[in-house]
Amino acid sequence: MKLEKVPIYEQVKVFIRTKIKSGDWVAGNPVPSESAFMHQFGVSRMTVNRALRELMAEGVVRRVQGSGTFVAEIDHVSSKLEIRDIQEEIEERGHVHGTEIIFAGKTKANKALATCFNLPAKSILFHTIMVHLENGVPLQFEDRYVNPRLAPDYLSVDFSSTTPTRHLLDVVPVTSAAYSIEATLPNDLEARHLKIKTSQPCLVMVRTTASSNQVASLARLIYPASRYSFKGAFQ
Amino acid sequence: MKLEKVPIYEQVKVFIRTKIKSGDWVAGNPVPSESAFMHQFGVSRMTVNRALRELMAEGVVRRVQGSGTFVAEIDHVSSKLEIRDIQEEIEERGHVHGTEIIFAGKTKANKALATCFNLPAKSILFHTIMVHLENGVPLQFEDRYVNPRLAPDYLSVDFSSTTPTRHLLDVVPVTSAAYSIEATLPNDLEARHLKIKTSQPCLVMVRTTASSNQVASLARLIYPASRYSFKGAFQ
DNA sequence: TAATCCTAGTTGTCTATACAACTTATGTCA
DNA sequence: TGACATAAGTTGTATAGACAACTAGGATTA
Repeated sequence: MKLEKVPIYEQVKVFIRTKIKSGDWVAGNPVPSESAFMHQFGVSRMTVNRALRELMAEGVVRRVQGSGTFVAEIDHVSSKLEIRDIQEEIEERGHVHGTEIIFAGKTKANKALATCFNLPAKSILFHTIMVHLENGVPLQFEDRYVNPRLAPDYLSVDFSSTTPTRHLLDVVPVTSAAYSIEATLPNDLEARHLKIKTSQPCLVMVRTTASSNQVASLARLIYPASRYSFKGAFQ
Repeated sequence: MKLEKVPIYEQVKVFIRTKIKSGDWVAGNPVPSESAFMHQFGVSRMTVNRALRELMAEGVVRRVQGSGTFVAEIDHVSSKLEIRDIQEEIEERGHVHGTEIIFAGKTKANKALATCFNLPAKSILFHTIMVHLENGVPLQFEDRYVNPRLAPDYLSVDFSSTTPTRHLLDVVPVTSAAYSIEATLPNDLEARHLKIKTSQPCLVMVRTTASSNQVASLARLIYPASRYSFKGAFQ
């Protein structure tokens, strides 16, 4: 039995994230000041400062010198264009991730899908459709096809506790990936599950991941433009 | 002229990044210890510690307690979203590039613009609006603000033969850039010049480029979704 | 009324110190 | 030789204090 010592600054971070998750502290509202935490926890200001500074880097809070610290408004920021698990991304922001499964089963590949996966026509593919929610708000509509030869256990995964991306990253070593970012209007099904109108534009990422020259997965990820954007930086 | 004070921990970070970039310090090899930096820079260990801790969070170095700090092996994935000149991109496809100037002049920065450029309110900025055509078809609506201090000749450029991106790349050495990719519906002006309906979704790239901590340009580039998407790949 | 100054409160940075936890190499002993 | 102990060096965390930079609101003044 390993006794894990959790650093104080980490405890403070957890405390704040919990308050935000529970809804006690609302987006845009101020968080207690550093000196308030200092007295509340009986720790030094530097320790509190580190906790808040790291939470800012994670996008959980916003800090303004001279003014205070505030719960960050939800401005879904995708830090880099790496292959990220939406669940990790949401939880890193201190928010709650939820999943709503719409479909999970097998399907025969049509011609376009077959060529994409480099498989003979009418091959069997796994197919899942689900919605990912952040604090109960639909953030991503995920329509995914998976190659059964590379991830045979895909359909037996409990998607209420883990995500397709997570499972695939664990099971299949991704060696390459290709993506395309597009804009579109959602169809009826997508709009209904994203709880938006079909006239509201969406960002789409179409992504294929491959492992040693075999295509493992083709995903079409649809985000309401009002709730999400891809951000990044170069140097 | 604003005298920018760069914090010490930031200077240390820049120093280390430069050493790595230049090839002096190679991936996997150890970096000097905290106490070494401490004496070299004549600063406290906490300051060095912060610099190294942040570099680790950025994936630049790897730290092992009790052992040391090392240059990270895996250089983080640079997204393929490079700063490209639309003209080059079009001509690379063997097509004809054309420009339609809508506006070119000076404007007073409002508060949002001023903070974005790190300039006092109501500063003068250059402002251009134009459309780029591929074989006569509108491909990109470009709405751009430029910092006159960094590109004083911007307005005298002949934009029928060269593009703003081209000119800025020639005149201002870009040291960093930040972008955001969004989806939107065009407003009336944009739709009219892109020759689409206001109900047709568009991809938007908002990009700021900076040169030595001064923001040089803020561009909002709007593409009809039906004619454009961002593509890329990792390995 | 409008502009200005001032002040309390807040965050940003930095120091000097301390101890804990871990790694690595070396030396010691059986 | 092999197991173990030790010591030096390194990173991880935490403290108390200090000053700088900035914000927002109230008080004062023209």
